[in-house]
Amino acid sequence: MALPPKTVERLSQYRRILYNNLNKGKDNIYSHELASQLQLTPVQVRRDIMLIGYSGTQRKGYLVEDLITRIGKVLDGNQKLNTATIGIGHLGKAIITYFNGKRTKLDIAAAFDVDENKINRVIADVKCYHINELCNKIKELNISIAILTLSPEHAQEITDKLVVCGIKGILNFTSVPLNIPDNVNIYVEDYDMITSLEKVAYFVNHND
Amino acid sequence: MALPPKTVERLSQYRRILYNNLNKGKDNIYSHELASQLQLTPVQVRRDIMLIGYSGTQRKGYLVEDLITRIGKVLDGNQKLNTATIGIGHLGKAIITYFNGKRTKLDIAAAFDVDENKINRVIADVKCYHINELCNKIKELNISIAILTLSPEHAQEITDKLVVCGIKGILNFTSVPLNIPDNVNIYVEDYDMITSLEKVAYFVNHND
DNA sequence: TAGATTGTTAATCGATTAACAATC
DNA sequence: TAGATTGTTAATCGATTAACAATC
Repeated sequence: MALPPKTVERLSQYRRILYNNLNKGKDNIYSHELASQLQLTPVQVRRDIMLIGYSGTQRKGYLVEDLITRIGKVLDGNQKLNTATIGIGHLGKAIITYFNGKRTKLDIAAAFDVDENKINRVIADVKCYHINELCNKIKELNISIAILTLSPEHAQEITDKLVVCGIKGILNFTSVPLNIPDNVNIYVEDYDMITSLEKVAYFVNHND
Repeated sequence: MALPPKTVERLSQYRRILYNNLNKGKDNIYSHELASQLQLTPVQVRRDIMLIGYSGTQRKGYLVEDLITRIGKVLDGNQKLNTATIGIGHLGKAIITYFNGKRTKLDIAAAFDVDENKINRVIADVKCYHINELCNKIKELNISIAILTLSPEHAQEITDKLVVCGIKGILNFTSVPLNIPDNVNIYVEDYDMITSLEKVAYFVNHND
């Protein structure tokens, strides 16, 4: 039923590139153009687009606007999802500000921190609440995705709370593997900058 | 010759978990313990460790310190690599501060920005230089890896400079696919937060 | 028509997991 | 010895790519 994870990732990238091209006044695009702009193969692009049931034409390739719409239907689904950023350090701020510039159906509806000084501050239109209000606000604002940008020490503790509050997805930047009970169905995506950097270092040392 | 990319990523994670365990006074560890702490399978852990040529014992599993040392030899290589962060917004600061807390052979040796106000400031022991000095400092400080945390509009322009300056690896957070000439051998790792978030949203909408 | 393109299946490649021998 | 573990090959699974028919 669900698309392959890698295809989902690429669809997100196609959409961004398609918007770029749309802004440049391009209204149709070939698979090889999309491919070269993302450093993929044209076949892969066509296959991904096939998987979401969109069709181009042999003469003009894909219609940029239509394809954007189609990808939107697939990625965003019907309901707009609300997200919350937990931990308002540099990384949390980076995500909030970065995010609000971009066009997407996702919305950062709230931010949370323990630091009293940050409470009620507004960063790029997002209001910061005290972590004690986590559950209340998640329910009140209908938040289904949490972005964890807090310090590693509190990652598991907050995750436990999120599970209880009924969160549906977590984007975890804390570099701590999170423990989620088996009986709940939460999608977790982990990202660790140190791992990425160590990977670059390894392949720099092994570039033959 | 080189290890599979996925194995490299996991080795980085094993190392962190191993340090955690070492700090708790654990001096040996079983594959199933490592696996459960990272939510992997014990076989996968054993296979990865096999690939780096380390051996445990059936009685006591792996020696934590020895394994850390072995992973270090593999990931870090012989030479310590220097890195530079380019673009000192929230994300750049996040990386610099986050990074300096962690133990690793990698070193952030310099930061760069265009903003005159940031020049010569020191963030978590890292000095900020003007982007005009990019090439000079890369050579002077023997920097081989660049971390791109600048705005998307300047990503390609700076990349072109980095290529000329002889950079070896790039960790690209700008969400712009970078164009690198074919005749140079630069390892590029891309990461895009929006894509990750959209992926979480997709699988939240498709969690059956 | 010739050339360029899309759509799709089959083949290949890479990564994970199952199975199991060896051993403490 | 019985039980738990490691090390490793073979099988499986998933993702990419090659090949090619269809068509504008």
